Order: sequence, then structure tokens, then C-alpha cells
Amino acid sequence: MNKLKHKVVYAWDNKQDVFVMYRDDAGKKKIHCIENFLWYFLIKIEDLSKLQNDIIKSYKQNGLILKSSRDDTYVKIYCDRMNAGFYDFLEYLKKQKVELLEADLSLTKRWLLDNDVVFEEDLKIAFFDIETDDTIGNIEIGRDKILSWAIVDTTGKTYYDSKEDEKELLKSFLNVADKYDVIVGWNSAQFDLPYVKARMDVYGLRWIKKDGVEIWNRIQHVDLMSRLIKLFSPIMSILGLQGFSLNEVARVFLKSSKIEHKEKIHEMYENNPELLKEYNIQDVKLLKELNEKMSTLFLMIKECIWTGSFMNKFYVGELLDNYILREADKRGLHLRSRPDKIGEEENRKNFITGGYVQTPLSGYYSDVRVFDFKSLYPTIIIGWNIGEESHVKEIAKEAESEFYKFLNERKIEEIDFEEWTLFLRVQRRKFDPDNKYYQSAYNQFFIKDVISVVSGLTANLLKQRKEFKALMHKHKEGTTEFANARAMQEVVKELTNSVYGITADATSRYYNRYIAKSITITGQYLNRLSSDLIKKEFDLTTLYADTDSVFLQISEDEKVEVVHSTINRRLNEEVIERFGLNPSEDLIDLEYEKKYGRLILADKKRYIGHLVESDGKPMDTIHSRGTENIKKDTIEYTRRKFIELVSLILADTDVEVIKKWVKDVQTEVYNEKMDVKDITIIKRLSKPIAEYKSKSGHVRLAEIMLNNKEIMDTVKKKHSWGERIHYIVVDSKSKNVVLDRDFTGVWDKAYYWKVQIFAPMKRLLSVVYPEVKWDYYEVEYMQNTLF
DNA sequence: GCGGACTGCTTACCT
DNA sequence: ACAGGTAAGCAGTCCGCG
Repeated sequence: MNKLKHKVVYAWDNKQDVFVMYRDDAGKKKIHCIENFLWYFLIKIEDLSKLQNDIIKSYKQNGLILKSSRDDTYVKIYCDRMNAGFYDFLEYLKKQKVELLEADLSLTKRWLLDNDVVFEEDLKIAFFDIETDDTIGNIEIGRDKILSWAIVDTTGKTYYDSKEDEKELLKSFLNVADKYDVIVGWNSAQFDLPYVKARMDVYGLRWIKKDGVEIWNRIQHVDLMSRLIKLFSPIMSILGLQGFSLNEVARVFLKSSKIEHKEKIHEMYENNPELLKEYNIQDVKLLKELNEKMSTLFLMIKECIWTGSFMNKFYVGELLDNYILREADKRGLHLRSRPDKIGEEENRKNFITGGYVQTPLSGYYSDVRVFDFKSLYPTIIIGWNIGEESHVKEIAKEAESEFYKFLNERKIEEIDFEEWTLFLRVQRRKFDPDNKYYQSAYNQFFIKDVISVVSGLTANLLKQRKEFKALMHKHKEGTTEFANARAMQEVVKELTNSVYGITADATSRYYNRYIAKSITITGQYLNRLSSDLIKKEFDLTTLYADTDSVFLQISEDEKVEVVHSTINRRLNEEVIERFGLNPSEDLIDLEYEKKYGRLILADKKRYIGHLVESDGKPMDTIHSRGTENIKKDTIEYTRRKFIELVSLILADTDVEVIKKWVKDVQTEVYNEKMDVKDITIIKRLSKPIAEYKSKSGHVRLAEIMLNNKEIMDTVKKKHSWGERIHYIVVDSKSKNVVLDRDFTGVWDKAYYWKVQIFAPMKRLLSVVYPEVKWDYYEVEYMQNTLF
């Protein structure tokens, strides 16, 4: 095969030929076509004996198997994937218990792995948006005409078309889009792209060719909204971001907005074409500006180059898969195929244990310090050399069943820590008398001397991250070098954090319950070990712990560093002693992260307090996790009063004053006229209405709205979430709820007080003032007391 | 018909 | 279309209750 001299912009296949796009020296798109690409998968050489000669022969005769080759470890089987018997053949192999390797790879992926290609970094990008005829009203993909489109590229070059002949309009869109490598839209995976596709099908335009390939197929697509949702949905409240409409995102990040218009799109099209043009172009300009502001695509491109992926398949699982396949390939290793539907179901039957969540010593504390394990799961993957190749499979099942025998129906968190330690010690003597392995807390064993692909990769990623961080500090903020280093640091971080995820993902080729559980359960053990050591060394009791965090009460600042260094030293000593870890390693680091001057520890995953220090920087803010003030289904009134109450508590207000305050709030709820906004409950739909087994208030209301065609049903797709239903409880006993717009002024005050307002407060109050009988305030308010 | 005890479903969160 | 753990509230069911 002649090696491609140019950098690859994009590649795809039609199950027969592979098309590789690059740009020539003049910058023109060119296609390199590998006709009848010889695709293959592999099996292990020891599985060869499981095959029956006559059957293989018949597959050869009918042209399915084209040829085969072997080395010491693997047999490559070259096949015609278009052959009707292809899937039969795979089924036959599975029935013979032959493990298929890399049989799920597309022709493109196979070609990219086997040819040492360089990915093009300088991609030409354009932002696009379409406007469609909205005369009818409801959105239905492809039903009505496309009225206009706008495109702007990264240099600011702008295109717009609104000609009446839709076929010509689409042609011009296609021609402009094809000047670029990637087109970027907003919610375009759900709207613009399928819409254009559907309308092009009306005129058969999707099959127009240029240089021998369909133009439509040679343009990559990115939905900027999906990416920003992934990046920012966890921190929406911090950003003050209400949602992911283009207008809202532009408001928060750009302090800009879409063009306002009162007319419908079709009215603008007919009566005010200039405004439509302005509107359409403004949208793509917002996309361009958003990207400039956040370097989103720049980062994505970096990630693609790094892992060997294309922009239009930008999922963490896919990126990591490409990366690991490449790394394995460099070592001459071939990996098993992704599970089929049956294998996936099998995988799902196993429940992977997660992180350790200690039942908190609920209470009101001062000087609470939070410590965090730095990159806990990556640390474990590296320290224990966890991975497929290092895993000692011969004893895996027996050692696992020993673990479950030991658990004896108990939950892991119920196990006495000393007992667990003792069990592991006995097991280690039994399974690893020669000390050749690392033992995980799940009683699985990993060979010491051959570094696994996943472990080596994770170590490499952590090392890279350190280097990029150092590089960042070497350069000034605002320079290209700084931006690059920061981008790469983020890329590496995202990948590192996802390595554990793919070992527990039932659909991934890296799924392995022994491995996934070894990681999480060792994490549980380390967390408990740290508490154990802290108790022994300093007689400090851990107040709370969740996965990789540990909460301790330490008043003196000087003591914090002592605790930190002592515990880290002891942790590393203990893992060497208990699990046979490499003595030179000094991996585990329980970092000091933040301090609460005061902390109300309410329950698991629910706490709120006065944050006074974080990452070495002084702070002065109320910080909470899981409590009602940050939950989106909390009514506004409660949100406000809750924070007010917390402020009173944190300010050492006398309990009698607080009791009076509670009573006053109750009086207000029962007697004052409330703003609808204050008592509106907002709940989001998560799936199509028909799929609900249990129909709570918001679902019943949504059902009616759906029947009236006021809302669209929820689509069961990634990143497309359902409508938020705003409603008010009129009478809780009879389950009477109304939409906020239909509110008549009648609402169930007793219900609101008891459930929506007082309950969250009571949970805090009974933790802070356990001696007070707060139930008293729950009872119905008597407007006219006898006294 | 209504409530308590219980289970399962649903939402939204934490790491 | 990378994971599991958890609280809280409601729906639905069973059952008792002259």
C-alpha cells in the first residue's frame, strides 16, 4: 500500500472502499480512495483448533474469507464484509467459543490503525444555521421548506442565501459547506442537520458527487451545543446559566443575544427579508464568537489529533478507544471486539460496586477540613498495575468467590475494617506465596513485572498532565503557548478521568468486572484506611467521607500540614506492606483541599456551611452540596428562606430567635398573598410520556399539554431532555395540580408548608438543635389561636 | 373511603 | 454513545377498619 504523504482531514468508508480526504499543496480537497480495502479481524492462534476445516473451506469458496495470515500469536482473517454470510460466520466463531479480536472495527478504523497516518490539525471550520417555514407551527423534521441558510467561517467570511427555489438553495448550501472540513451548528445534530438531509432527499441532492464521492458525506459535522452541555451543565448554577438555548448561552458567555423579532420566520421571509437575513447571520456569528471565547473547537481538534479520532465522532469512549487501540497496536497487541447485544446484556447483569460513602456523623461543626485523594482511580490503576494483560485470570474466579464468601451477604461498608484487612492478608498468602503480584482490595491479583496497556497509558497521561501544567506556568496567561498548554492539560485530564469509566461500561471492549471492581473497591479500602490511620495517629474521627474525600475537624492550621504529611507517609507505607506495592512508588496523595469555618453535616451527600478556604485561597461564602437551595425542583420561596435560615444559624443566632423566625415564616405562608413564581414547582420530563409507569403531577400535566400539542414529547436521545413543567399543587390529597399559567390563587398551604418549605428547614434544624422538638412547627397553623 | 406500611418509580443531586 | 451511590417525594398496592 502506498503511504499517504498528506495529513488526513477525514476518512470514511462504504463497507467496501475506504475514502481518505486530504488537502493538496494548494489547499484543495482531495480524495484518496482505497478500492476494495482488504479488511480483516483476528483470532488467537490457540483458537485455531476450534475451527472445522470443511466449514472454513465453504466460507472460502463462497468468497467470504479472502485470505489469512498468522504470526506467533494471532491469525488475521481477511473478509469481504459485503458478503451475505459475514454475520453468520461471526456467529459460527462465537459458537465455537473463539474470541473475536477487533471484529467490530470499521474499514476506516482498520485502515487508520494499520497506516501510520498524521491527522490534519489545521481544519477549515464554518458555522451554519438554517431557517425553515414555521407557518404550521410545530417542528417536524423535514416537513416544511427551508427558507434560508447562513454560514460564517472562522475568518469572518459570511454567506447567506434565501432564494425561493429550495433545490437551488440547498445546492448553494452544499457548495459553500464543501469549502470547509467541518460545519458547526447549534443543536444541529437534532435539528439543522437532519432537516437539511431530509429536504435534500426530496430532490435527491444527497447523492450528488464531486471527485467521485458524495459531497454530503465528505463534510464533518459538530454540534456545538452538545459539547457545551457536556462542558458546562455541571456548573450551570455557578455560571448563572439557565439553559442551553443559543440566546441564553450567548447572554452568559458573550453578553450578547439573538436578533429580536416579533414576526414569525415566514412573515419575515415575506415582508422583511432584511431582518431575516440579519437574524440568520447573527445566529452563526454568535456561534463563531462563542467558539472564539471558549476555544471549544481548538480543544476538540487537539483531542482528535492526540487520540486519532475525527470531529464527528467526538465521544470520550470513542476517543479513548482510538487511543488505546493505537497504543496496543504499537506493542503488537490486538484487543477483543466490543460485546454484541448478548454480551452487553451479560455485562449488565453484573453490578459494579462504586465509591465508599460513609454514614456521616450528622451535626453542626466548626473548623471542618476536607481532604481529597488526588486522582484516586488513576492512582490505583497505576499503583496496582491494573489491566487486562496483567490480571491473573487463572485464580480470578476463585479469588472473587472467596471475597463474596467473606462478605457473606453483608454490604462492603458494613464490614469491619480490621476483618477486611485480615481477610486480604490470608488470601494473599494463599494465592500469592511468592509475592509476584499486587493484590487489590477486591482480592484480585495483578502481575508486577509487565506493565498493562491501561496502566501504562494512565501513567503516561498523568505524566503528560504534569508537564503541561508546568508548561502553563512557564508562560504568561494570554499567550498562545499558555492557551495551548492549558488546552492540552484539559484534554489529558478528561481522558485520564475516563479510563476507569470504560472498564465499567457494558458496551465497551474494555469492560471487565474484575478490573472495574478492583479499582472501586480498592478506592473504598484506601478511603477507610485513611480514616483508620487518622484515628490511630491523631485520635481524630472522620466525620464524613465520599469516594475520594475525607472530612475532619481540625482547629489549628499548623496541625493540618502535620496530618497531611503523616497520613500520606503512612498510607504509602501501608499499601506497600498490605498489597505488595512497589516501595519506590509514592503515589497516593490525600491532599488538603478546603476548610469550612462552620459546617452543617445533614446527611450523606447533603451538607452546607461557611467556606473560608479553598485550594489555599481565602474564601468567604456559603457553600452547599445536595441541599434544597441548589436543587432545581425547589420552589423559589424555599430557596430564599433556606439560605436565610442558614445565614441565621451560621451567625450564631439564639435558638429562641430562630424559633420565632420559623413561626414568622409559617405565618407568612399561611396569611400573606404569595407570588405565583414563589410557589411554582418545576420538574423536568426525562422520557416519552408513554414510558412512564408512575404518573406524578408534572407527568399528568404534560400528558394534557402533549394532547393539546402545546409541547413536544421527549425524544429518547443523547442530550435531548424534555420540557420543564411549571405547576402548582392545589390540593395534595386529591392530587390536584395546575400549570402555573392556570393558577387561580388556590393552593394547598398545609402541603406547601409541611413538604415544600418546612421539611428542608427541619432537616437542618434538627441537626443543629437536636434538643428542640421541631415537629411542633409542622402541625397546621392556627390562624386564630385561643390565646 | 382513608390511613399506614410498604415497594417501586422518578428526579435531581454527589463524587 | 464513560461510572455508581444517595435522598426525598410521590404513585400505587395491600390491608385494616363495623
